[in-house]
Amino acid sequence: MSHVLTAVAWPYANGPRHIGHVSGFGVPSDVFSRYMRMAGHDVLMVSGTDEHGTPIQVQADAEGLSPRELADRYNRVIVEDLHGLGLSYDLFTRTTTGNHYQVVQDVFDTLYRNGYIVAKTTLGAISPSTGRTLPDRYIEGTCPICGYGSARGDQCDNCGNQLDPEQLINPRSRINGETPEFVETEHFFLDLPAFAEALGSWLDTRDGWRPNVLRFSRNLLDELQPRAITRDLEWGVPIPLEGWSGRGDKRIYVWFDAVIGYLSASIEWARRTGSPDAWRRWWSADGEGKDASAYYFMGKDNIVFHSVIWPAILLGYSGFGAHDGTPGPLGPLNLPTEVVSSEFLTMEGRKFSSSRQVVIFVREFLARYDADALRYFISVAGPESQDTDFTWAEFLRRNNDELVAGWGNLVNRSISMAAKNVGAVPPVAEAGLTEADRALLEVARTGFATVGQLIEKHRQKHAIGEAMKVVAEANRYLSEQAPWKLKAEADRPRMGTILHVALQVVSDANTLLTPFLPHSAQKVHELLGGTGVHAPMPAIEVVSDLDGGPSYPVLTGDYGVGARWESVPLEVGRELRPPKPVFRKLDPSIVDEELARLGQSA
RNA sequence: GGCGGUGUAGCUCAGUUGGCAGAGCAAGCGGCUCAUAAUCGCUGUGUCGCCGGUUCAAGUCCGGCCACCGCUACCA
Repeated sequence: MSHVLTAVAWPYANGPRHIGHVSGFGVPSDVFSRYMRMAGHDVLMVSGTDEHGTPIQVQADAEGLSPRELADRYNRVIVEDLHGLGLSYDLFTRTTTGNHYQVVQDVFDTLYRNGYIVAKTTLGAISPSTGRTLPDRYIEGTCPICGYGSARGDQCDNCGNQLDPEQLINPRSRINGETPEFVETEHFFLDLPAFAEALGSWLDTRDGWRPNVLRFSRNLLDELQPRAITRDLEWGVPIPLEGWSGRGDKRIYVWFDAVIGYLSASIEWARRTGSPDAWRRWWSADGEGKDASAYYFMGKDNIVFHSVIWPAILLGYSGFGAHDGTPGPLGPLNLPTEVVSSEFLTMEGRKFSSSRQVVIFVREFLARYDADALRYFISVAGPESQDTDFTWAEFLRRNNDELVAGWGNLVNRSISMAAKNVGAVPPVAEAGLTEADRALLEVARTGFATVGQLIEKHRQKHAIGEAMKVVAEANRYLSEQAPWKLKAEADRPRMGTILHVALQVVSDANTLLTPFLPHSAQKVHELLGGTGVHAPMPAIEVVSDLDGGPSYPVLTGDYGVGARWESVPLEVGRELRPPKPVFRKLDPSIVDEELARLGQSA
């Protein structure tokens, strides 16, 4: 047993999340965590909503709300969505807690003391009406190179050249159309070049990463520049330095604070459990967390923050880097073991786009379909190593022909037959097991090692495929053994043996599928006469801020209960009743209905 | 422009150290009837994007090209 941190990307609280989002960070991180717990590891799975930054400020302004009010709204929506999917966070919190502010400020302060954060004066665009930083991508104008009229401040989409916003002809704000002002402004920069060497040697020790993630990360090291980590904005964590903390117009940049959330959420979790130092078992590089591992799950757009910037922050905090230094109050901290990045899901061949309605939000999806139907699709056809396309026709097919017809039907036929003919889990007859019986049981038992290793290597598509192979073998076994032909009195012991074997394999396959399909796994467990919790579920709890702020909802749960990653012999004689179908077959008409809901613009 | 990815059976995709091209679905034929008309067996199909190179042997390595996609770090 070991300590495993599952660090899940923080969804940005400027709107509801769609199924593309959860296919990247959500379902894979939960499958991994559930499996690791079942295999006996001590897992801490944390995340929360990311609530600072310009986009939330801008959107709040547009809706006449305070940023906090907007964040409150979407924090709740996102918490409910993730709850609906059954994602087993030990703590899903948010970045607007007192605890988070303290940890962020400690990290900033320590990096500053160690010389990794330096102040510089730069020319930056601000909005004259608000005085806030206008990010490059919020500025558009005419490209000085090709004359394209809607070039963005950082790059021209037409000719592809990289630009500086002050080069644009007739620059204007995309927020309100006003002309941005370019002024000298003082900001703090993270000295990334000071970590280039340390990051390089760390990446050299990494193996098992998806090759594109590792290669991409290494390439980034060649061009490291100091990176601004503060903004002209009033929505964010205040800068904890004398002369700065009281200022209303400068804040820590959202990305700097968001990645620190992994640490602050772990600390918040520990404080809430009543042993405030418990987080050290996953984080302390020199103490009890020395042998822990940490897996970070996200979409590919977030790689740079997790494989370069966050490790740099951790190194600087721990006193490693070109300027050395001494660790902050929390002590030296563990770097990521692995950055597990997924690719993107597309929607009917197009990019997800909320504004163009090329989208299905998690909430909408869960209102019409089961969580496990989505979890199955994402697990079996998700963007694990390349972009993949979600189509409603494919969703229908995967659900009806694989999940329902393959697995659902195996559960149903096995339990129905046993319930009707025996009414209980039958014993193995005196004649014992045949070759075929043993072979099938062996396939199921071997599955635990195969599927488990694949999940540990983040090859979840392959893993669920192997689990479904066990299902296919069991269906074939039943067809070959044809227990329904053995109703004569003399044949009944053999029929009992076959059903016993089939039910045992259903139970084993159910365990193999539990990390992927926890909701239905619980139901199948109960159909087999099992009691108690098989697959634990998260709960939403409203908690008070530990440091005096307003209360908020978190996602948490007790995951110490539930099935282990092993074959459990079925208890002979346990009563069985005729089952109701666990999985819903979908009507083909849903394809046209859903397509009609999508926006038609390209 | 730079970096990265993808291009394999009608469809969706596997092919992790180079060794006679795979799975699922769809299609056709047959079996079974316990099961949500579910299931089981059998049957085909591929210039592995294009060109060239290394090798006894390349989908797999190297070079070039074409197409599509993503990122390009102040959108998160």
